[in-house]
Amino acid sequence: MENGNSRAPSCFVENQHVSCFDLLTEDETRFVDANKVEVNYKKGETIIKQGSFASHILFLTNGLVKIFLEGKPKDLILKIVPPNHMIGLPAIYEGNTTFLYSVATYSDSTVSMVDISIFKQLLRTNSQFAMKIINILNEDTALIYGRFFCITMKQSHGRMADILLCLSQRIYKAKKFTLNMTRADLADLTGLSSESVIRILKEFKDASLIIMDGKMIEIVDFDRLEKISQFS
Amino acid sequence: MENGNSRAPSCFVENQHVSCFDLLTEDETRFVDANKVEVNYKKGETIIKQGSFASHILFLTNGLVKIFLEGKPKDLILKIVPPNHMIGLPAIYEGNTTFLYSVATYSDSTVSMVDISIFKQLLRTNSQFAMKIINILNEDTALIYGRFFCITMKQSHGRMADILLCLSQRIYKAKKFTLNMTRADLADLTGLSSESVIRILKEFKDASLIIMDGKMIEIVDFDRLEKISQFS
DNA sequence: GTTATACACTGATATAGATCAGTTTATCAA
DNA sequence: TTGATAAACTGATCTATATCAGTGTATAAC
Repeated sequence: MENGNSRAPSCFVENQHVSCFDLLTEDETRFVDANKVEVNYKKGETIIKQGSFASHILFLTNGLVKIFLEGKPKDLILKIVPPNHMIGLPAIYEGNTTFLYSVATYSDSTVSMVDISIFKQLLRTNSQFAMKIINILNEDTALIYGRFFCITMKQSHGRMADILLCLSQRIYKAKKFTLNMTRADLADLTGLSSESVIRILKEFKDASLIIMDGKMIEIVDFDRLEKISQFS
Repeated sequence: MENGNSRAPSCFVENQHVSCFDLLTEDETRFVDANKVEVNYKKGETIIKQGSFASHILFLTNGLVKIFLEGKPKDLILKIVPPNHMIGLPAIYEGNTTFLYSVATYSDSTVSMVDISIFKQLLRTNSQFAMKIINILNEDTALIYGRFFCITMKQSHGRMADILLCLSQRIYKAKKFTLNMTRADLADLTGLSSESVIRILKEFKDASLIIMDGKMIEIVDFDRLEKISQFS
């Protein structure tokens, strides 16, 4: 049985957000489809700028993006988002008209955009749909809590182990994967300096926790990484 | 006009959560009232234990509580909650049956408890109500994002300034207030050591940013505190 | 009123991880 | 193929803040 206090790693496999649209009626689906646009973004492009007018709710159909709060001198990455997830839902609240965060791509990505007023209308009229959105929001909240804990309470090795497990389990969904980001991106993601990231990755490699060759990483010892994630 | 990038302080005056119950029909209100219990807690008591079975949604009618993730050696305080706010909403998601966080009181408190299955039923049948809950969840998310940013990106003086502004604006809703918590509690809240809290409070006092006598604190220079919160 | 305990406060020291100042190795364009 | 730029990597130093080891001061308990 799972321990309720356990937080290693700070992420878990989420439900696919696509299924929330399954709860719409035929009419509603037609309505959404008629008011939907697909947009392609290149690697490194900004999709949403924090503080800008929140006109649409996005759905990532392809690619990989980061969601972050802008700060000087460094940004805070709230989470990274793989395909089939909604983006921008937290902007839906009364009195607010702007996006809480920025969104940028790690790789070429495609998003589907639905007008926010149409989205709100669906929420008001279809309570099954609203219930599903509450589900998604709360699942996201759990994810952010985990990251908050990870970055504030764990030290460098624990954070590095955590992010490696997240990348393997939630993002690339494979034991062996090729990063489409730099060491500096990993540094942003862990809240460490890129020098520290490089040093710790080397230590993990020397200790046979991972195999690493440039951008290719393979997790060898999940158990020990999880222990490191939990206790340091 | 407000700058979308501004995050000082990490909190803002929220809507009162009580109003979500105004959206219920007479029948629904009777139903909720019939299935509601009031419970009193003493200072320092635990109301919710992280990982325990999430049987109820709570509403804080009186007192002051902290919501936190348990960790060794230290807990992470997600937020502190003044009266007229809902507690436990993020536990509402499919497949989850446990509370994501622990809740404990700073002072004697009273909570009203509604069975979670009754709450979920209201969400499924009353979409106005569901919409309001989405509002509350998203407002909360904005608050947590702000705290996440504060604790990970600001240094000690900025964090201290931030928490003082939060306490004044969101919690005590007064320029001058008497803390019902210790310096160690402030340390938990800022993610600093109690020694650092004490030193920084003294510096703020010496710089005439605040007046302080034991647990009484009066904010004297909001503007400079806000600048410190933003830039250090 | 006296003892005990928790809290507030202070100065000295330790340390995790950042920053700096490079070198080496990729990557990409012409 | 060459030159230019970005990324990866390494060792030395620095610094913000924790930790330690106390002293003083409330508050509560008897």
